[in-house]
Amino acid sequence: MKRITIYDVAKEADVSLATVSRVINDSSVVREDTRIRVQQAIEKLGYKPNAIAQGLALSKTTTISIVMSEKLFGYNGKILNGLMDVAKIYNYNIMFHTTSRGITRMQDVIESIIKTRTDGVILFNDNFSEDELEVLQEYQIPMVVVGSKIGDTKLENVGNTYVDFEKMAYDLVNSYFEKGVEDITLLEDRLNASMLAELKKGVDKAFAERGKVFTQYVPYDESFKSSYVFLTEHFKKHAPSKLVIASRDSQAYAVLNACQEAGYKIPEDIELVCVNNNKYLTMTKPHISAYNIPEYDIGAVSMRLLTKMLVHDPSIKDNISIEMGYSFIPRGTTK
Amino acid sequence: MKRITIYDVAKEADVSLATVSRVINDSSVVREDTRIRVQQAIEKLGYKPNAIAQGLALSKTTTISIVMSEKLFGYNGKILNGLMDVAKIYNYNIMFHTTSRGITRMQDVIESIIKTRTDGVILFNDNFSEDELEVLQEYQIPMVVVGSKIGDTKLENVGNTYVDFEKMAYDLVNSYFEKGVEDITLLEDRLNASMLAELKKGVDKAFAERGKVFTQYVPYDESFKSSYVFLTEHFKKHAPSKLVIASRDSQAYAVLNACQEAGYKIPEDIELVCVNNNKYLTMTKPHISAYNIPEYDIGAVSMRLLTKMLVHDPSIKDNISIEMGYSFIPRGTTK
DNA sequence: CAGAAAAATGTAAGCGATTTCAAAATAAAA
DNA sequence: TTTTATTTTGAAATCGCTTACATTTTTCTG
Repeated sequence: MKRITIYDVAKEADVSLATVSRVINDSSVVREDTRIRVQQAIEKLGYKPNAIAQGLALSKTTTISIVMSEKLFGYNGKILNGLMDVAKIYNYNIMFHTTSRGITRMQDVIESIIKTRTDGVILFNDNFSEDELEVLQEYQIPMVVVGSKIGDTKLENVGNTYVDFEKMAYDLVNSYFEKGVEDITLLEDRLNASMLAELKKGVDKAFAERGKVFTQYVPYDESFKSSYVFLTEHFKKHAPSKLVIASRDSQAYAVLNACQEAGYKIPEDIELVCVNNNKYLTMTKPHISAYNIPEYDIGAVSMRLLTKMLVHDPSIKDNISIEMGYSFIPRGTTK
Repeated sequence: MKRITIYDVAKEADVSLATVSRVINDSSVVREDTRIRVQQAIEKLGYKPNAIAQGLALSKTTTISIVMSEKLFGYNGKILNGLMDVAKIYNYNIMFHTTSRGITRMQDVIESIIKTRTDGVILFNDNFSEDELEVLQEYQIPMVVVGSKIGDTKLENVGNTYVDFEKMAYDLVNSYFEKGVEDITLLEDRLNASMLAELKKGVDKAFAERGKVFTQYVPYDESFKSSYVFLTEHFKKHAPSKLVIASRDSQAYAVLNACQEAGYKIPEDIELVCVNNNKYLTMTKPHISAYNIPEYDIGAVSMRLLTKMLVHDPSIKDNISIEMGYSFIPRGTTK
């Protein structure tokens, strides 16, 4: 089965390939009647331009790579939706890469990004190291890092969309200080280390400003099947504090269930806030208070930013960072 | 910044491009000392073969497209993990496509699959129509459909991995018949229509064999924010039956919560089984009994099958279907 | 209606690899 | 040491498209 090429179309329409190419890319120079003739030939033969050949000719693949850690997979659905929708609008194809501890190292991913001559990359911020990314610089592949803030960097051509988790935690803790509550716990989350680091910074800062040291940081051992099991056990032994900050739904569940078993009342004795809103938080009794993060928008904005970088939009100079807002949704676990 | 091409390497190593190409593809013909010389040149220049050019020359992109419905996103994380891991092993790149009601129609996806000359496709079974897929046939792009069973098809070159949901439902219902329970409800799930259709077939069949007609099929209105809210309300009004089969975690939660509010005891008065196991089912009280589906394996097996089809493995003739097992995990919501 | 200007089309050179076939280098045989 | 067989290498065509530049066609002017 011979595949239809631009040459076949040219012959069918009795023009040169150049002309066919022009109508494909709707160049304005071609005359209306020949455009129609070519269009019909394309239709008739069912011709579909070969993006690979185009890519080679143009040194441009209209393809964007998304890189995320395998474990974050189920959690970033909405961000992905935002990314995909905007990519679709601008007609970009998406290459998908995952990193995982054992099988796929970041380096391999970078390697294949380069080999496939991807135009740009969206990278989920998960403790990557700058050194690994340097190769991308050599190839001048623009990148936007999504999730949490990246600090100063020597890298060029990198955008960033983030939620200010540090501020979120800082404000939250302060608001409880003002209510006279100082007994506060933050739960570790291995799934999203960079987010957690920001949260912790915020909490530490708030404590430091009051001349206190924050200590109630509950880590959990990864050998446990899930943080849920671990935390539930933990809180049966150690009474939780007045305010518990969870970073994920399962942690919030754990706190809720452990407290109920231990006979603590929520929110009377203990208040609970989850840093990531999702539907599961409204399936408990009481519903769990949470911060809502505009996930879809994060995806959409990130991709839009990248597309601008790709066409060297004049409004994009230097590395640009976009802060995404968030809102608190009070529910049954806070007073 | 000029990118390094095979030509640069050739000059550096003082050989022709042909030779460089040979060492890249470890052709056995090249002599050891020149191989080393070329290798060094590659190293020195940091040369990375251009996959696009290779793709053009070979009519082969070593790229596989994954197509799934946007809404299924968060639910298929583990399958995706399996797919990605195996793709990595065989060095395939992944193009990712989502379909969604408004923005992205299947046809557009197919169009870009063809344009990008993807070697094969993994399609999540979600009520696609055969007609849409016919174009892929013309281009002889192999495909494996994952999720649920596809019936007879005139399509060629399509593999299938599935869980026999029909049998699952059939056996489940029968086992309750044997215990004397005939009052059974199945909850609709719009998220995974093809799975639900299979389940319903199984239930219907079991009822039909006993000369009964199955009626307790609870649909839900999509205008509701989530099935959870709807079902919770529903069950406050209509008492659930002796056995409720939920197809998703949130549905199971709804049943559990509604029953608790209405004063029914689980599992004494009502038993509850969820068709898809996940971690959330062990965060309730009682834990929810469920069928465990080998999601990771489904992904891995599907991708492996596709890779075999791509190299025309002789063990693959005609369309091949692989049934994946499942197991029941009894927990607190069944007696 | 000739000549100039503008618009439309075609020619041919890339883009960066692979691969066939011929030529050169090396090894084996006489 | 020739001659012949075998390995290695290189030259050049090819994959399917874009585009600068040349050429042809059309439109406009006077």
